[in-house]
Amino acid sequence: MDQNLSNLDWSLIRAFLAVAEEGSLSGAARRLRASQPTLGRQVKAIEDALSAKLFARHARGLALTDMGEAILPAARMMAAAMNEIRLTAAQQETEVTGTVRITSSVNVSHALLPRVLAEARRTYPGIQLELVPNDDSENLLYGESDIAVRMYRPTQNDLVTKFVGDFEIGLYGAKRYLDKKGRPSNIDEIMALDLVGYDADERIIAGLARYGLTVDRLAFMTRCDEPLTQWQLIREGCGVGFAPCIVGDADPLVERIPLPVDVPGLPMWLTTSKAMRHTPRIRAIWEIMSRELA
Amino acid sequence: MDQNLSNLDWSLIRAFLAVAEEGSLSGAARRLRASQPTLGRQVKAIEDALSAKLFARHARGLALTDMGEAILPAARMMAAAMNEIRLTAAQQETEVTGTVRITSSVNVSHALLPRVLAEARRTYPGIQLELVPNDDSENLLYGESDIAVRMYRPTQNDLVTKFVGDFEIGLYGAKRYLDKKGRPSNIDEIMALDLVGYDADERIIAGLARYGLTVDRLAFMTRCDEPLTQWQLIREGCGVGFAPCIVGDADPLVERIPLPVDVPGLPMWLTTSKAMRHTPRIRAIWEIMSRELA
DNA sequence: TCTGATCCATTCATTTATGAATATTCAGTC
DNA sequence: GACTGAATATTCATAAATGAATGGATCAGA
Repeated sequence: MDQNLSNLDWSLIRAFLAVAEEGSLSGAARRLRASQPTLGRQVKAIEDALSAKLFARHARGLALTDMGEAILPAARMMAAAMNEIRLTAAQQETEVTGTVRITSSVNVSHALLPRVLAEARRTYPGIQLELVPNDDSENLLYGESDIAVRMYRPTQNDLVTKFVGDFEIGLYGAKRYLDKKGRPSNIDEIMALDLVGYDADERIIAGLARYGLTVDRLAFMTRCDEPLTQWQLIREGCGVGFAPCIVGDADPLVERIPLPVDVPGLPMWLTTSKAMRHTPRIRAIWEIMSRELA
Repeated sequence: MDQNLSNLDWSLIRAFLAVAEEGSLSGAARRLRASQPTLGRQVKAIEDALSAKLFARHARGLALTDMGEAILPAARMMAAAMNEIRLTAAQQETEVTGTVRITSSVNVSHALLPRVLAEARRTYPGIQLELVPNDDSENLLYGESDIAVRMYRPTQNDLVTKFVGDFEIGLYGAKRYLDKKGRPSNIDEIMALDLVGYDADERIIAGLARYGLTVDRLAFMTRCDEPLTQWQLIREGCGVGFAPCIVGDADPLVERIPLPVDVPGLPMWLTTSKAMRHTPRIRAIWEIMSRELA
């Protein structure tokens, strides 16, 4: 309302940028960990202040107008400067304290990281840890997290990556279920079983396709997007599905189903930004994760 | 407290920059039109988020630490980007509407601008005007105001200036006062009168010094920093003092005291930033001020 | 045409930030 | 050494921003 060109809150530009890049208020809200109404109001505040429409409201989200496109480069420059501030501040740190934010897939977070992070906590009690189990890939460059475990090698320029090992995946079924349905001895018998899974298995499906096993979404008789719940479904006998070997092999309720083709493990790449690489707290956690995940 | 490196409010950087440049919380508060406690809290919030001291608290204000110096360039870059956004937005304007913010000295604001701005309002009813009477020189480049009337020619690079005329100044005294004390006929008699004035007369004093008339602060028997109140003091007979001729000549209570030397008028320079020069609303007000002040 | 999903706008109770007033600190000056 | 002036901290009542819940609109797919 009484927002004026001269005293436009800088943080509104952050909101603008998030909405522009995500393409929706809801998406931007998720990225900034705010709510959708908040982002909506902030966008309106910027538009009032600049007295120009920056977005065209669309049913599927918000699209930039010419005016929005015009200020986008400067907004990006602000984000870059802000990031510069963060990096500068981090580089001046000398103590092994602070918070390290780690992103990784839900499965890795659940199956591998707890042990690793417990070790990290014991070694560096001064470092607070934040674990974000998330199957999408957040952007490390904007400081949204410090270290990521990725199942592919990131190619961006300002990142450093290190291969730490394979994340073994196997096909499992509940003993009770297999007792009833019979243990499959060839590929056709496997395909005849009830499959449990969904989106998160995309990479596995892609891998299988390379060996001539085509599976589409409808092949899954039980579908669940949440990997941990999916695993419970398998354990209780809804059908068979893929899971980390480290989880499956340790569970007395299930057993591994031998596959005719050799499904390779998913490569795990430890990732951080070059600029943060040498800050004490990041380096400390990096070393532990690198050693313990190997 | 729970402020984290990754979700540091961008507007806090604006606060940091203002405090760094002004050298005090109070100064920064004035610049940003906020309060001193607010700035204090915001600075603390940044320091918490970066977990580093950015300022050394001093009795005379806050001085940057090494850490603060380190992030200053990036903060300036953010400010530049923010300014870029403002300029881009302004340049896309096509309508003669919006707000124009004008800065000028208290005397000029009081004596000349009301008539000029009234004319502007009549001509462009869609433009809202904001007048900031202020004897210090605010920075036009950071968008704190759009047009300034300066008593000197600004030399900064990205500004455009135009000489619009002289602001005539004369020495005045209340008739009642002069009846009692007698009308001075030479410089010594003038100096024997009670002088009313203070800081704001600096430029006049400097001008007089060039003619061999040295006056120091203690020569003013009645002192007041507020030019308008100062004028009331003169009108009521506290003594004689300098005032704009346009005010003094129109007031029946006072009369002008002829000076043996010719005190030149103060040159008035209309100033705006190059980038804003061609936006419709600025151009419109500029033209009117340029014509009416001549 | 209908259904499900996704997104934006609005409302209202709650949390958070703000500023006026006041106390406190500190360097410079007589 | 006390005083002055200009600054920073603190307190508390008020104003502003936030988010959960809800309603409404639009598009994709059956």
